[in-house]
Amino acid sequence: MRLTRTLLSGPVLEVAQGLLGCLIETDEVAVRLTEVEGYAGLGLDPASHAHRGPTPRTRVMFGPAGHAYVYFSYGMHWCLNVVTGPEGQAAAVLLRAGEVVRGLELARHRRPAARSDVDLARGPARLCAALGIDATSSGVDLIDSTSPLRLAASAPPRAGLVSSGPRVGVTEAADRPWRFWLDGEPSVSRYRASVRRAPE
DNA sequence: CCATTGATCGTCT
DNA sequence: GACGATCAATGGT
Repeated sequence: MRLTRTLLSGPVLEVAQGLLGCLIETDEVAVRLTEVEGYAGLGLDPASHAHRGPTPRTRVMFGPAGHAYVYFSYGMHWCLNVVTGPEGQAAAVLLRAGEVVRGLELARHRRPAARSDVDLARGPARLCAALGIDATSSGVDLIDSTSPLRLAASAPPRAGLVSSGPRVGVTEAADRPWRFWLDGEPSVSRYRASVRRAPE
């Protein structure tokens, strides 16, 4: 897909699928995206961080498409979204997994726990670790060629190679099949159905 | 392969 | 004060 701001401002589920196969890259490391999840915005998606309206954390989601929304997860990890959809709607696409296609040595150094190269960016926090992403990346314009973190288009995936299913780890709206991945890619994270904690 | 568990802290109620 | 858009280590099948 062509990565113009206009295109990224389109419907979040279309944008999500279009991002498969694209690159997310720094000057040192590039990752080819194999798995993403769509999150609709304000009032549309109880699983979205933005669904109750803007807060200091989610402010960037309410801005223009094409910017990075980075959040801190479970007290330890960073995860990266691309803001999509019309401005003010706060839709976003979580980048869940990919294949490191440049900067393997540095990615391995940043991911010492990875047992093989396909594990380097298999999972949203692993992808961020491989790229060296932290809070300083939040708000970055991903389609500005001078940014330290950028999206780059690539050849669209062959028809029929995209699958979809429920999102990972969410307890609200768990039935919506808004996770998309490229069939047969070893870097796609293993699916885990979300589990709501049992009442006492 | 699968299931379970501990780590660890920002965010929002 | 409870809860995560997670991961790695561990132990069983």
